[in-house]
Amino acid sequence: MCGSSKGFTASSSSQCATAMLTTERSPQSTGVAAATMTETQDVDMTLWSEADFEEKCTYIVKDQPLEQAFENHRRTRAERSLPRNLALKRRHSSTEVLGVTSKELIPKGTRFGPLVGESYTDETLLTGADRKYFWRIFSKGHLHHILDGLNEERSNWMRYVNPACSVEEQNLVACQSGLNIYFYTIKPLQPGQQLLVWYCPEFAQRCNYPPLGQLVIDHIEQSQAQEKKTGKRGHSVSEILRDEPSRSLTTCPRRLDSPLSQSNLSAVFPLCPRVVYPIQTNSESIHGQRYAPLPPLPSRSPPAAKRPALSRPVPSILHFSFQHSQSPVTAKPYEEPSVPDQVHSALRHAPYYLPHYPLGPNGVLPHTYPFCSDRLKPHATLSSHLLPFDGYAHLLHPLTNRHKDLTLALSSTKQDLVLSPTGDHKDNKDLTSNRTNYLSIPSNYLRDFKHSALSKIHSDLTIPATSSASSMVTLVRGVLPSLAPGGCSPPVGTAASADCLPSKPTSASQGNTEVAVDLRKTKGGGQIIGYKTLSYPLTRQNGKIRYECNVCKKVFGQLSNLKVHLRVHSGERPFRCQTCNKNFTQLAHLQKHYLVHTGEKPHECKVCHKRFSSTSNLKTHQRLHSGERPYQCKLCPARFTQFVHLKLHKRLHTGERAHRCPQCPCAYFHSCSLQVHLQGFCPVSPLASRTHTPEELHRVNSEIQRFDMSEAADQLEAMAAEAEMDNGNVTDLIQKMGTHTSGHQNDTRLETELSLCKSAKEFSGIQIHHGSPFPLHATSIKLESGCISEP
DNA sequence: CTGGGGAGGGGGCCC
DNA sequence: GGGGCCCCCTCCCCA
Repeated sequence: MCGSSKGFTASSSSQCATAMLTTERSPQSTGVAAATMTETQDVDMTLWSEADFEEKCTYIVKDQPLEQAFENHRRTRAERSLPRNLALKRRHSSTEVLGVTSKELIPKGTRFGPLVGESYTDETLLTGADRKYFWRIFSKGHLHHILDGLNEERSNWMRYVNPACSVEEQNLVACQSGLNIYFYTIKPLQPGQQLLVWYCPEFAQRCNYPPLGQLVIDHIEQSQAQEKKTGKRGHSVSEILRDEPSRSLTTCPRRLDSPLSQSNLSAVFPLCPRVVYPIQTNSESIHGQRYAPLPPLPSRSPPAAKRPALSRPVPSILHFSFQHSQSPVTAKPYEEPSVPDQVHSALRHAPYYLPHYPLGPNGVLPHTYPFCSDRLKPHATLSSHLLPFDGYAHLLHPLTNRHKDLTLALSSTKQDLVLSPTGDHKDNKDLTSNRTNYLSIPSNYLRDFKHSALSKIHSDLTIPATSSASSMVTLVRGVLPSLAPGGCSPPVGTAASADCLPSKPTSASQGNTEVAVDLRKTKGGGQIIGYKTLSYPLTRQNGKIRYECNVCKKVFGQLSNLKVHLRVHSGERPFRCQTCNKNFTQLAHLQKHYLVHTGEKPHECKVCHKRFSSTSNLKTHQRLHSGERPYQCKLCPARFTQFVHLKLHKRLHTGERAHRCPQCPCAYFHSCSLQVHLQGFCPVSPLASRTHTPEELHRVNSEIQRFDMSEAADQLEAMAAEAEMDNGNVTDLIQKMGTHTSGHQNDTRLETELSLCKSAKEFSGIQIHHGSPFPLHATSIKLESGCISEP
């Protein structure tokens, strides 16, 4: 009954009978099947399809019935489910499970399972879900659901089985049958032998995982050869990604007898595939069913109701995702290579691709994944659980899509992250001096990436130990300078982390402001750059280009400043936070904004050690310690640490507005304000009522009121007195300033602009738009009491 | 109303 | 020239 192959015969081992105590014949176990089974003892099952296993393997080992394991109630459900012919290998003097071994000889072709776990769909997958024990179940070529073995009370013993990292040691294959996952023995299991599993080729292909075998070994050897060649130990991404607790595993081979904790060990298996990607982009089922590439889990944030906030602080994991600009960013069109060409030849034999890394047209960035015992001893364990599942699924897209995306998960270790072409740090000793972790990128890979975004990787990009999310933004942006914002979204599982990095705004992306940008080649074949990319010509002054805004006439010292400024008028906000979808005009603003999500507060008060997200806020805070109150009320001795407080305070002095309108209740602190009011904006005035609607008058007077309460009004009055300006000039000045407020969200621009007028001389130089009406724009000015009524 | 902190926006400086 | 970093200013919220 037990077959007659070498190593396992019905008569040779009494253990066989013991094994069969828990072994049944499958329903298909007919005489023919039994004959097949006998035959299978001599065949190579590594290339069997799932249907082959299902059809030809006749011995089924079921889990221990849980109700019969009541005496083991102290053990977890997963432990109690262990079949009697298997044993759990535990850490010495510990209950931690390190793996599963066979207690007796188990024949080739024996089926274990099905795998038990909690089932998730992309709808029910929680944001903070631990993805260590995820298994994918496919149906009709699409991801059907996730089977999660994390919870030991909701899973079975199969969660403890370790992954095989070579053909030689693999003795189990994982197959999907129906919506279940089974493990089949492909070799006879000797007593005491550890169960080591890998996906069957079909399953692996479906998941876009590499078929285990020589590819793995090749890559390991390749990595080691590279290390020897460079004389420098490359650090795997795992070292970068690993979290603190697992750091001690750097030199721990993942052997059963190694002192691995259960958590780490168990984390190994299901995570392996997360960083291993096959070359194949298309999968063909043995059932003749063509499996489409794994559809991504929803990259968009699920509704808030479905995304409970993480109970843990998020900064420990920063997750970035990139996408190329939706529009070409340079005159050189991006040529998407055909799929077969996307993978560099070296990579065809290197099954490990850096997850979520910049994937250039030539393929993907390889890295070493040290899940395989001591072959990768120099490398640390990969804390792949840091890799959000969604990002992982995302990587299972066809290569044609992969190169467009980059996701990088980082642990917030205190160590530096260095992207470095292996072995070449000569020029960056300062950067590399304290590094402990490198993301090793073989130079031969980089060489072939020279036309890709990766080619712009600096020889070293270092993130300081205390780097913030923004620093990461900077770093990765340095890696992918051509990436553009938009599209990507926070992966499920990273919650409110810094998710997506915007790319720099490009000429093309600045369509609003630079509609006339001409990306055609110039005569010399070069791309039009610099000020010529502006949609309007710039003038010269004293031979130098005058970087003047064609909207507000503001002049800048540098073109880049002007370009940034133009976004103020155009409304372009190219930097988008993918966590909350807020858009920003400048990358720095987005970087600062990221701190909101990460909770990071890099700036500390040296006095009280209170921390702040921005230097500005810290500075304001420090006034509390220094006693500095720079904002003084001119009408009373009150002083304030913040300007806004002074502004609010000024309202208290409403009764002291000496400049009152003779026709209406409006009163002002400053005569110039009253003058403006009387220039056709007094609502009682017949002229004003003829030329403006009541709403317009209200809006204008509100603005005058606001201006009157500003320091700018003080300055204006002082300067007006100095320049002996007449009323008309004041009005025009206000008009001018008011025009500038057009399109702004707040009216404080009026004050700001006025405050820029440092002298009466500047005043006189301002262009007056005589023809322009008073700003009756629909700004979002928060209306205060338009006029101050008489007390 | 005051006071403190959080966050966003504009712009200058410098690499 | 482009872009990153930083500063300053401002508003909003809340105790």
